[in-house]
Amino acid sequence: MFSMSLPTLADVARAVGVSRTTVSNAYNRPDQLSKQLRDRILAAAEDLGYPGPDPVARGLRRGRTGVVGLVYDEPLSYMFTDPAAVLFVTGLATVFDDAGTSLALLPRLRVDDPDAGVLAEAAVDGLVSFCEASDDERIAAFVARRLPFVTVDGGSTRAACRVGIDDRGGTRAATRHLITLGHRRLAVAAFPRHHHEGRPGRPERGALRPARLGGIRDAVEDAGLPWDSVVVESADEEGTRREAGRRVGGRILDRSPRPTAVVAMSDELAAGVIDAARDRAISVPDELSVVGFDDTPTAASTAPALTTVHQPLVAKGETAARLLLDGAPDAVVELPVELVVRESTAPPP
Amino acid sequence: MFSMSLPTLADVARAVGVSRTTVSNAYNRPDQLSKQLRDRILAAAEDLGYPGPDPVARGLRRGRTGVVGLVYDEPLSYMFTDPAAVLFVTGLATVFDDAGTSLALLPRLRVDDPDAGVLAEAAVDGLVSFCEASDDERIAAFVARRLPFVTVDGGSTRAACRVGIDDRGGTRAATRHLITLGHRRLAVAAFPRHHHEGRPGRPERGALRPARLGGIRDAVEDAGLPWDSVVVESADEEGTRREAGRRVGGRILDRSPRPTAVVAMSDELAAGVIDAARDRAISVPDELSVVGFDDTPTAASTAPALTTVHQPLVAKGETAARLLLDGAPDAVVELPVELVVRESTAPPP
DNA sequence: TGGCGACTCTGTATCGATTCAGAGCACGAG
DNA sequence: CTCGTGCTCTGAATCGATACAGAGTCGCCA
Repeated sequence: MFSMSLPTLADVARAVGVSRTTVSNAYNRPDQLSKQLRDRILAAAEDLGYPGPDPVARGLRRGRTGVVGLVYDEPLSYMFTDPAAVLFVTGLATVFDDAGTSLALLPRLRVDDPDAGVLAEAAVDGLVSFCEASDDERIAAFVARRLPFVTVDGGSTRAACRVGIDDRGGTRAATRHLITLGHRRLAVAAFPRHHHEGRPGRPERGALRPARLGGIRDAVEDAGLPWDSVVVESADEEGTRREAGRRVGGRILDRSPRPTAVVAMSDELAAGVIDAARDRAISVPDELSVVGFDDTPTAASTAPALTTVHQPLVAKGETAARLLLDGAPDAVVELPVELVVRESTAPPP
Repeated sequence: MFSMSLPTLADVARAVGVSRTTVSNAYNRPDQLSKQLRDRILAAAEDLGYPGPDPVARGLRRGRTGVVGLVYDEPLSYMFTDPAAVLFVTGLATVFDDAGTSLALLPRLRVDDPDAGVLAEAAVDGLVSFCEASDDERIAAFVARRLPFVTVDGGSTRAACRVGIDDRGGTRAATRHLITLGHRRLAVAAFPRHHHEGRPGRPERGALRPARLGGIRDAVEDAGLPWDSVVVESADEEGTRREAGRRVGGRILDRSPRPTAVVAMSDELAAGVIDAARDRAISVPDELSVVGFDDTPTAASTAPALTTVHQPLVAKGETAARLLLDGAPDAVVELPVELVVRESTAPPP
C-alpha cells in the first residue's frame, strides 16, 4: 500500500521490461522509440506512481539545473519594497520566466558566514549579484565554480561580466543642475554605510555607492566650490528607505545654516527628504530644492514631482538576465542615465 | 594552465593521498579527522581550485537541495507590484532567509504545458502554491513527488496542507456593513476571470476567489435582498491591478441606476474604484461607499482612507513558510480577518 | 544478392558526491 | 596482558538519471 520510497526510472524499466535508457528516452526523446512502446512506458509509470525523472539527478548528469540565483545584500524586505529594486527584479524575473528558468532568491550573505557557504552551496546555473562590490571576496567563492556570473551595480567590482549605469555621471548632472540654479549650500542624503562589524580584517567601508557620491563631488569641484562645504548625511536601515530618508532629511534641515538643496541618492530618500521638509513647513522647491535618483514611480507621485536622474531599471534587469542566459562571459554593459527636471528644483530663495 | 573541467573531490583526495570519504568529511564533519589533515586537505583544495562539494551532486545524495519553490499564477510583475502579494512574499522570504533556504520563483505555469513540466522538473524540497485551486490537476504532477506542499489561498483545493483566510467571512462582514448603513444598490469589483482558453476539456471557470464572492452573496441574501440586483464586474489583466480597478469602477459607475456602494475584492481594486469616482467627480463616501479587502498600505493612503477587511498577509507568508519547513503534512490553517472601518463608507445619499 | 540507411532499442560508463560499516591503532583501565 | 574505547581514516555501495556507441531488424534499391 505504502511504499517507503518513490519508484525510479529503473523500476519503470523493469516493470515494462525495457532498458533504463529507453524509459529515459520516453521522457526526453520521444522520437527515439515507437509511439506504441512509449505509451506503454508512460502507462506503466502512471501505474507505479513514477513522477518522472528526478530533477536533481538529471541536473547532475546534464550539468545544469534550470535555476539561477540572485544574491541581494540589503534587508530582504527591500527587494519587494524598494521601488527601484522592484523594477529591477521585475525585469530580471520576466526574462527568466520567459526562458523557463527559475529565479532563486538566495538567503542573504551573513556576517557570520565568511566563506559565503550560501553561494558555494547554491545549486544554480548562474548568479546575479545585486549588491555592493564590497563582497567581492565572498563572491569569489562562487566564481571559483566557473559558472556564469553577472554583477549589477557593483561599484568597484572587478567581475568580468557586469551591467551598471553611469552613476557618477548621473549625480554629477543632477548636482550641476542645482549649482547652475544658483545653489551653494548643498547637502547629500546618502545610502547607509555598510556594516562589517563581525568580519575580522574588514574595516568599516565608506557609504554605499561611492560612485554616486563621486559624481556629486565632481560637479562641486567643477564649479570651484569647496567639497567640505557639502553636508553628507547617511541613512540608517530602520524601516523603509523612505522613512530613513525622512530622518536623514530632518538631520539635514535642522542644521544651520540650512542647506538650500539636497541631492538624494535615490527617489525614496528624496521623497523622505520632502516629507521632512513638509514636517517643518519648508516649501519645496521655494525654500529647498531636492533631486532624486532612479526615476521610479515614486518620483512622479511626490508633491512636488521630483527632479531626478532617470535610469532604465527594468532594462537593467532584463539585460542582466539576458547576459546570464546567453552566457556572455565578459560583457560590460553600462546603461545610460538622464536628468529629468520636474518641479522639486528651483533657484534658492 | 587551463583545465577543461573543475577538479572534483576525487582529485583532491588523490592529490593529498587520502580517500574521498576523508575529503568529504573535511568539508562536512570536521570532527571526524585531525585538524592537521583537514588543513592539509583544504590547502590542497585551494591549490587545485576545487570550489567545494558540488551542490547538485550533494543534493542528489542527500536527498535535499535547500531550495523551495513558489508558483504564482498571475502576471509575474504582480508579485512585486501588488501590495498584497508583496507582503505575503515578504513574510515567506523572511522565514526562508532565516532558515538559510533559497526561495525559487518558478516560471509561470503555462497554458501550453498541461503536464506542468515546470513543477515536475523543479529541483526543490517543497513547494508553495500561491494561486487559485483551479490548477489542482497540474499541481498533482508535483504532489506525485511526495514533497512537502503548501497551498495558500487555494479556494477549492483539496491539498492536505494549506493556509488561508476566512475570505467568505471577510466579504460577508464588509457587505453587511454596507447593508447596515442602508445601501441597497450594491456592486462588486471582482478579480479577473481565469483564462483556460488553450486547455482542452477545461471550460472557462468563474471569477477568481469565488469565496469572496460567496461572502458577498451570503450577506446580501441574509438581508433578504435579491442577489441578481447586485452588479458584478470583473477586472481585466491589463496594467496594474489599480488601473484595472479604475476601469472596472468606471463600468460600474456609468451604469444607471448607479450603485451606491462597491465591494472590491482587493484594496488595489478599491483604490482604482475611488480613482474612477474621482474621475467622475463622484464624492466618496457621500455619494459612493467603497470597501476593499486586504488592508495593505494602499488602504491607509487612499483619500478617503479605505474601509477594508484586514488580513494578516505577512503572517500568512510566515505561516506557509514555517509549515513547509516543519514538513507538517496535513495542517490546515485559517487566519482571521477583521473589518476595519475607515472613511470610505457612509450611509447612501 | 549485397549493401545501405532508417528505425528501435540496449549496455555500460559516468555525473560528483555522501553514507555506512568497519579497520587499524593507541591508550587507559582492570 | 587483555579488553574496551575513542579517534582517524578507508572502501564499496548508492543517490537517479543521461550520454554514447553500437547492435539488431527491416525494407529498399542497385
